[in-house]
Amino acid sequence: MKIDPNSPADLSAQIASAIRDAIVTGHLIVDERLPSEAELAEQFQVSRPTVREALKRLAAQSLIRTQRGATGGAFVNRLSFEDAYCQQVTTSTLLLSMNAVSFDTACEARYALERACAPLSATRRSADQLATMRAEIFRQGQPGLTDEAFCASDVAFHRALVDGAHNPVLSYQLAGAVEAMQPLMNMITFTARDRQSILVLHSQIADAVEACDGAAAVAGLTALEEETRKLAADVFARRAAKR
Amino acid sequence: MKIDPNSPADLSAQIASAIRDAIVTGHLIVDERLPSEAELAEQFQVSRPTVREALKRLAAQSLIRTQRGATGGAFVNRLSFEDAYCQQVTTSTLLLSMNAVSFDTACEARYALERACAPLSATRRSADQLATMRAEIFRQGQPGLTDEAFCASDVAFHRALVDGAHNPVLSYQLAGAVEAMQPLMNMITFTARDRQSILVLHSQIADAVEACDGAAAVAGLTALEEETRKLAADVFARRAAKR
DNA sequence: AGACTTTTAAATGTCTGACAAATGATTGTT
DNA sequence: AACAATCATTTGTCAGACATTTAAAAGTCT
Repeated sequence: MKIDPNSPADLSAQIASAIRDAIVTGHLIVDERLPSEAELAEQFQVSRPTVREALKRLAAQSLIRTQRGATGGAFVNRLSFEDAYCQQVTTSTLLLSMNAVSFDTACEARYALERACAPLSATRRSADQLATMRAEIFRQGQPGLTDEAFCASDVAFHRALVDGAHNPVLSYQLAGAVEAMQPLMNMITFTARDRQSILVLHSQIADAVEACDGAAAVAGLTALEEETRKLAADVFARRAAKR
Repeated sequence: MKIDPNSPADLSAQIASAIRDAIVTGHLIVDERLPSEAELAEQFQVSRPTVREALKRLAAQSLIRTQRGATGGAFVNRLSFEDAYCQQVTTSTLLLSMNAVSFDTACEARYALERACAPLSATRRSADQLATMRAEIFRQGQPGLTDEAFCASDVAFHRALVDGAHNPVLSYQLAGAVEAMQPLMNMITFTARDRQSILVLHSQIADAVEACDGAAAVAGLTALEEETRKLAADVFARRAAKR
């Protein structure tokens, strides 16, 4: 592991990069302890603050964790699905909000991906996940629910559907697509009639999943996508007309 | 934006978190300049190195960029699809390698997601993307290709297929699923016969895409998934038998 | 000998103050 | 007016110090 002191790039960035490579390539394995900050400073011929900046960069990506005390130090962190999930959601949300991604584009991606999970979920979902879907459908029918709460319940419903595939990689990937849509969905006001039609489609999907009918679940999702896009188009059209 | 000096969490982590929140919630907008390090230090009542550690954390997530000089400073960065794509690949790769995800699980997720893109790609792909697919198929048929090069070409083929959907959100999401599989695929040795059968399926998919036949493309992917899993199972069985 | 307390050492977390280097703005000169 | 020199601001880096946490080692008492 070497760095180039004459490179235009920051030393801390170079050091972080070198250590990251060592982790990705497997030269540093999970739970292995890195040298202490003082040792790293000497090894790279830089000062301790510079090493620390590099370590903080890695910590921000959950690649390492640090512990204080006598047997402390920086350890290679096992990247958990949970950690990756959170990063994924943050990144996806910012990506959508900062890049003027149209509602349709995001919606299309989300439902395309969800349809990929549906057949698996229909055959594998646990009773618990089905119950969650039913419970969220019930909640969505409650009067007096705020739009935010309705959206949150919607996310929970779809998350249960996705998790039903019992494939952690799929769940992780979908997390971004589904949750990142929430801020966009929150821009929409749902009338009672809108909610009713969404609810019907949700029930249809839940029924399909219960019957282990993947094709029907896919059909339900397709209908839901169409409904969602129509709904959003109406809202945006009304807003545009108001000006 | 306030922090709690008595919290058990690192000050730099708290500061990073506070600024991150400000960005995510839109209090800080793209290209807005943050206060200088000295000003932030005073604002949060901490020293400059502590502020710097916080800023490096944010820089590691591509949330800010820094510039030296008189009019320099830290600026809120527009998270590009390119940046997000790279992060996604790194995260997904580590996730798979560190969590003992089985080949089958990863494979299933990858092909399920790819099938989600196929119908869109069949109707929208540009001539350029179709040409890329054909070119990669040609390359895969060249004799003397190393297994690594074959895998790399495979990734390029599938990436062209995914990009054909012309949905940047989908492309970004799929990046992780497809590229993260490469290290797993590299563990496999492809015989000439294996390559031939993969090549045939790739051609089948390309033909379907050319004919705007989404269903046929999905069928091709399904067959390819089956073939890939069978291939991997054989390799693993042979390795297990050797011991 | 064993259980408890104290000490110690090692490591990260934080601070202070300083200098280097980059860079745009300002000023001065021709 | 064009160009060059200077300056001020800001990030990048360094050295050294102290605070805090933590576990192990040493010591002490029953």
